[in-house]
Amino acid sequence: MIKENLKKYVVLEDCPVRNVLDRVGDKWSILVITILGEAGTLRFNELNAIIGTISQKMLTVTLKTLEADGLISRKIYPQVPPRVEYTLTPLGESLLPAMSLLVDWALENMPAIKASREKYSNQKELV
Amino acid sequence: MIKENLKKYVVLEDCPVRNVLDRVGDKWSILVITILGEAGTLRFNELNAIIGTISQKMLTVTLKTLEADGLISRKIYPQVPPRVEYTLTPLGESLLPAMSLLVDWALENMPAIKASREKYSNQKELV
DNA sequence: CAGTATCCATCCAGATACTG
DNA sequence: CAGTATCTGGATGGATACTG
Repeated sequence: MIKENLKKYVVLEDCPVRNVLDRVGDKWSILVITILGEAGTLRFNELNAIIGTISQKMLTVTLKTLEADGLISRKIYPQVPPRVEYTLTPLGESLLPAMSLLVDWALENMPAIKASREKYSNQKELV
Repeated sequence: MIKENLKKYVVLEDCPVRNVLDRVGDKWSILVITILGEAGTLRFNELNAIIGTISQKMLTVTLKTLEADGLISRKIYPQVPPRVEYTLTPLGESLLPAMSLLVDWALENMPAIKASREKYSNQKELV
C-alpha cells in the first residue's frame, strides 16, 4: 500500500531531517554560514557589522548553536580586549553546496513565487 | 574592503532567499513537498493519515501557503462529500533536487551533528 | 470529506542594559 | 571586544469543537 510506504518520510522528518532543517530554517544560520563560507574567518563584531540588522543576542545564540552542531569553530585569543574568531569546520563547509543550490533556486524562482502570491491574494479579495 | 562586499548576502537574505527559506524552515512544508513529490497526487485526508502527527489546522495552513506560493496545485471535485486533490506544480517539482540534496546531507551528517551536540553539552556541564 | 473557528501555551526575536 | 541578563510583543503550533 503506497500510503504506508510514504510514512517513512515522517520518521525521517522526526529524527535527522527536521533537526538539521531547524538550523536551515532559523532566521540567521544560513546567512552566517554563507558569509563565513566566503570570508573564511571573521570576528564577532565583524559578523555583527556585516549583517548589520542582527542583534548581539541573536548573533550569540546563532553562533553558539552552530558551534554546538559542529558547523563552525570558535577560537579564543586570550587577550584584553578579547579576540574571538569564527570559521566553518569541514562539516560546515560540506553543507555549502546543498545550501547554495537552495539559494540559487530561491533567486531564480522568487519572481514566480511573488507573482503567484499576488495572484492568490487577489483571488481571495474578490471572494 | 572585504566586509562591504559580503553585505550583498544580507540584501539577498532580505528579499528572495529568506522568503523561500521561511517555507523550507517551517514545520511541515518540506515534508508535504517530499511526500507529494513521491506520491504524485493525494487527497487532504490521505496526507493527514500519512503524516499522522499533523493537526488539521496545520495541514490546511501548510497547503494554503504552498498553494499561494505556486508550489502545489489544488483541484476540487464538485461532489458530496467533497474531494480535493493536491499535486506539485512544475515550480514545486523544480524544488525537489535542491531539497533532496539537503535531505541527503542531513541523513549523512546527522550522526556527526549529534555527536557534536553531546560533546558540547557535556563540556558545558563540566564548567 | 475537507475544511473553519476559537482558544491557549510556547517559542522566538528584538530592545535594552550591564560586564569580564 | 565579546559577550550575558532580563523583559516583552508577536508569531507559531496544537487541541478542540463545529460545518457545508
